[in-house]
Amino acid sequence: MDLQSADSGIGSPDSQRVAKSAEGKSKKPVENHLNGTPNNVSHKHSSSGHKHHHKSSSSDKHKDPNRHKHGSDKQREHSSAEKIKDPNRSSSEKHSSSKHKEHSSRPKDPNKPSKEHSSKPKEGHHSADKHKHGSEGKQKSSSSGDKHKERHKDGSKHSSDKHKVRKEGSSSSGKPKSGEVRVKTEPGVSQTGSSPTKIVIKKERDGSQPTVKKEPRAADTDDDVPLAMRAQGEKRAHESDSDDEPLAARAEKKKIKKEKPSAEAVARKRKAESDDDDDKPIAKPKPKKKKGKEEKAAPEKGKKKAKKEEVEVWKWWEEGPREEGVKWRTLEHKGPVFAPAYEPLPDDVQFLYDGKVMKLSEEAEEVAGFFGRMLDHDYSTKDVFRKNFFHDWRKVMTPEERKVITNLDKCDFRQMDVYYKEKSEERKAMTKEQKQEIKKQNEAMVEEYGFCTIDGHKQRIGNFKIEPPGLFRGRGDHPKMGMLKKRVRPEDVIINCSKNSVYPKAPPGHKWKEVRHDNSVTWLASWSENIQGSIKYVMLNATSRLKGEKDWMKYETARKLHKCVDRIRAQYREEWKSKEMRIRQRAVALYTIDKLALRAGNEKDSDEAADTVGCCSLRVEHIKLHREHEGKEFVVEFDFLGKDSIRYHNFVAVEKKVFKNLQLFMENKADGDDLFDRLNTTILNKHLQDCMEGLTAKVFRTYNASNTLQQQLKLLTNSEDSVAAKILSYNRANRAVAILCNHQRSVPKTFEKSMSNLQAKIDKKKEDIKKSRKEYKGLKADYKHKRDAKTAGMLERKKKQMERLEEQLMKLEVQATDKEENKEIALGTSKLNYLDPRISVAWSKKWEVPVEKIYNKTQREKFAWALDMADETFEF
DNA sequence: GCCGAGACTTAGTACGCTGCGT
DNA sequence: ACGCAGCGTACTAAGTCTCGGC
Repeated sequence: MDLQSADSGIGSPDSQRVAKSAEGKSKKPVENHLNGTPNNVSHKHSSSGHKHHHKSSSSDKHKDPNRHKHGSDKQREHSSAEKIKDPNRSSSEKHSSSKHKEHSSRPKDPNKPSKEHSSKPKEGHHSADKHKHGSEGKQKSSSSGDKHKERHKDGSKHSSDKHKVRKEGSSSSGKPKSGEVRVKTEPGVSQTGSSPTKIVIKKERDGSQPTVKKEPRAADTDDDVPLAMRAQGEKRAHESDSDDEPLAARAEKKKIKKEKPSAEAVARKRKAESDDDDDKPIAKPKPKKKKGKEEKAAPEKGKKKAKKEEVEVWKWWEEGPREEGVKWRTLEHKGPVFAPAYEPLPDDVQFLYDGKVMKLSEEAEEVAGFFGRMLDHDYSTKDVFRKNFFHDWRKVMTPEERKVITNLDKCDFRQMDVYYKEKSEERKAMTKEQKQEIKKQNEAMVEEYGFCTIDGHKQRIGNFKIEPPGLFRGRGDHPKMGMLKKRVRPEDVIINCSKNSVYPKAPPGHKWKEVRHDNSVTWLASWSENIQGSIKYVMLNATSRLKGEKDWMKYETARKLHKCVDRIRAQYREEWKSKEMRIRQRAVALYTIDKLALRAGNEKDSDEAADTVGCCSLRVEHIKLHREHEGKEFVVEFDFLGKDSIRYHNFVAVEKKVFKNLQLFMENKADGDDLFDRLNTTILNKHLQDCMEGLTAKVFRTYNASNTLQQQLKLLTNSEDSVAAKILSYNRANRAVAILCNHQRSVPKTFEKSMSNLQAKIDKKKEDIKKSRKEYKGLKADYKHKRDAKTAGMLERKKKQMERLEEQLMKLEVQATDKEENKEIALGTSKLNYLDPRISVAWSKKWEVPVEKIYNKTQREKFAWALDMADETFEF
């Protein structure tokens, strides 16, 4: 089989990807140089184009009575068909197909108890469609109470649930609802095949591949055929030995061996790092605190600041593991800092309503100001934003104001806008002394509130300032954009600290909501936010032990996956042939998570947030199957909005079995239906947990990112290269990861300009070189005649100069390349969150590239543990 | 066993600061 | 000294995943 190909391929995006934000302007293709292949195919996708793909938005469906019909008919058909196919499905499962309420046309599984009935009809006032399914009607109500999602016993989603989850009005899929999606630019491009790693996809050799259409249930029939497992027993098998049994054979030859090395690795690791992998840090807390004073790496520049660098470094990573579940033993801090009180506008800054001056109450004025200062932002023109703002604004008005102000269009906030702009200008125009003064005050505030003492160590707090009030700026097509984010008062805040510490004092005249002493959590203060009703926390900075340790463990888990990933891959490949739909779906989903580094994709309520998806929540309209695309067979086109409404658009050549399975999953489904209707993140993660302790979907992202970096560094680094060239290689390796993870940024506003500046510099440098060369030649000729020492000296100097210029030119060119390639790729996210810093540290040591070139000061502080423990031999 | 709440990580952007070139 | 590009930081939204209560 194609085990090998699979293995080799995984982890590297062998695909064409066009990544862009929904709103997108077109991005330039990013080339993946890793393997020297242009990775991108330029695909321009305008947001509108994108939208077209998804014709039917969930909202449409909801609204269209026919859809229901359609759904039910389908359901019927589908069910019967499905029964044949998948006897194991429960009736409840049939609903799963559609998260939408109306289509619950999933096949039923006679063996499973139907849950439909259990679903509660909520909110009778919902539209008829929602109720269509009667009892199972799921209403998406925004109220939490209504949000039950129905789940199958096995946890899979009920169609209804999902339905509900998605908001009616929301656009389905990646199509950003009107306008809002993301401010990023368009599609980049993607690339084909450019994955850093080469992927060899083996095609099935069975020769005749029935066309998709022809092959009814291809999966069931052909691939599936006689799978070793019997439906019944299967489950158990999975649970118990799950992977192992069936895979045993395969595993044996391939991986088992691996376990061995892992042992040794473990040993090594243990030695080097105090924690072992398989273990959870349980041991007793060893209060051995070692304090080391260390001088931080000398800053490249500003040596004068060296003294500042001399900080006490607590090498927490040298301490033994601590008690599980206990995050701290003592914790003391001064509490959070609240946003400054509102300063009313001066009298000459007026608000006009319908052309007439109107003096607003303080509260209404403050909120009006929030809007006023956003006047030149896109947000202020969006209907949803305006509507939400106006609604919330009216809530804070006095009854009189409310009576008068009934139309946002008649409101004139321009004076406020001007006023705040002036203030901002003033701030910028302050004298150096004034700025110094402010800086000093800020530093004093950080000194006082920005640190806490935890287990006897002073540690920096990440966000000690409570978020100020303002208008909510959700990303993408967020239904709540523009809502008023209320001012947080001490009475809303819960403080967490040691019982016997000096408690933080609430501001005069106020008191805390609560002071608790919970050492099973890491936060120092929390409050609940009024927009989504979620909790916000004050937590430690990334340089702290609490964060650092967790980060380290994250990479250890990923390394552990590294050791058993072959086995897991072999297993899911085998499962593509399973008789059970849920197993196949799980296996295909896992494949995409592994190969494409997709996020898990929890369900979300579209009333509450933008309609974005991840792997498990993909819907039919998010993929297109191309039997052949640009010379490749079995290409799947992914096009959806992911986290932060960043568009993911990628053409991926997959194995035939995957392709066939996807066809099967899409059968009898319509846009808006779940692609993986028998799967959700809970099910997936439960399965992963069985495969490896501590394994969850996101570990694959970490693993594939780090692994890709390591491979690319090996591939790209050239020992003869200059430091600058090596750094370029590093950045390219980093970039390969960013592309894999789809980390985008909008093109910097000044990009074109700075690029042309750089180009001008390059041109000038070339000019200089030319000139210098000419002079050199002249001198040389001169020297031939004269043969005197003076000319010889000049000649020598000129030669040096030429060399210097050439080197400078080279640097500039490298810089330009790097910049261009990085135009719309954000390297920071992967560097900070996905790449095991020890890989970078080892690389920098091995190639003698100063680590400062790779990590800035903050990053070095965050990764102090890695800087300290990794040497050039570190292997991920 | 399900579900929501809670906790924590991951994410892109706005903006201020720094340092370089002029 | 000034202006500006680029970097770094602050900010906070949006994910993932766990856990506890019903």
